[in-house]
Amino acid sequence: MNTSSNSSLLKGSLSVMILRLLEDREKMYGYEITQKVKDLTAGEMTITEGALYPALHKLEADGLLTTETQIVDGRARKYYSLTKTGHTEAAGRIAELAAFLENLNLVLKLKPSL
Amino acid sequence: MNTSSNSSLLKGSLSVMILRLLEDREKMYGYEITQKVKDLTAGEMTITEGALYPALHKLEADGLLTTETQIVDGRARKYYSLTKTGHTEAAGRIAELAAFLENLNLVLKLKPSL
DNA sequence: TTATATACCTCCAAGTCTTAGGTATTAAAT
DNA sequence: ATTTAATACCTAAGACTTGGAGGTATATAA
Repeated sequence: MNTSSNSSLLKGSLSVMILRLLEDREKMYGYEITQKVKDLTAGEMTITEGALYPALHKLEADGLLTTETQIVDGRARKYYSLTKTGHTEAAGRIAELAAFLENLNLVLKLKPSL
Repeated sequence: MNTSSNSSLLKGSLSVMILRLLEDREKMYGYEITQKVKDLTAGEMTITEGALYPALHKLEADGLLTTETQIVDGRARKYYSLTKTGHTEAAGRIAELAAFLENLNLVLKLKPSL
């Protein structure tokens, strides 16, 4: 993903974002996730498909997500939802990321005098 | 680096943290950086040496840092400081990270109804 | 008829990190 | 006297994530 125009910044946050979105929506397909992130960030963050699909497949392989394919308007959609384990893991990983971000801010917000 | 006990979360933030610390301190050595981060985060974030030194060397190779070795108490210390380019780049990368973090929060803070 | 949006996928290269190892000095503890 | 902990630097191998490029296919709009 990127911010405004450029490069990848934080590797490791994508899977947490996916889990977070699925906590609220309980059923989403890949393309929908890319659009949702774009919407939420006013187009500033883009989830590339080359990152998204491998991430989804890994989460599924790890037992955090299950899939269900539907045909809508002649196109196949693969819906992902959190498993029981997925719900538990999601909460843990989100908390972990939140804690990390707080610590990151402690380092970044540091002023000249401190 | 880690939060509390575990794994790496955000790859890519280390070099920005280094640049940020050097904006304020204008001269730091590797070991000092690990300790500073530990202090600032109450021991919750640990910069591993296997990540730190390659990161410092890359920043130096990219022309953002210069080095100066001193012997203190019989031990060699390699001090790093921002170059002119380093100062400019630091500001840019910090702003970029800040923007990314804001967007990340837009995704993560999302409530069930939104 | 062509381009755009929707919708999935894989592979490769690049980059970052963890783990584990190495060297060496000084100070504290046993 | 000797071992451990703290200080201080370093590298190499492997895992993992990501971006970019490419591929397939349908529906709709231009």
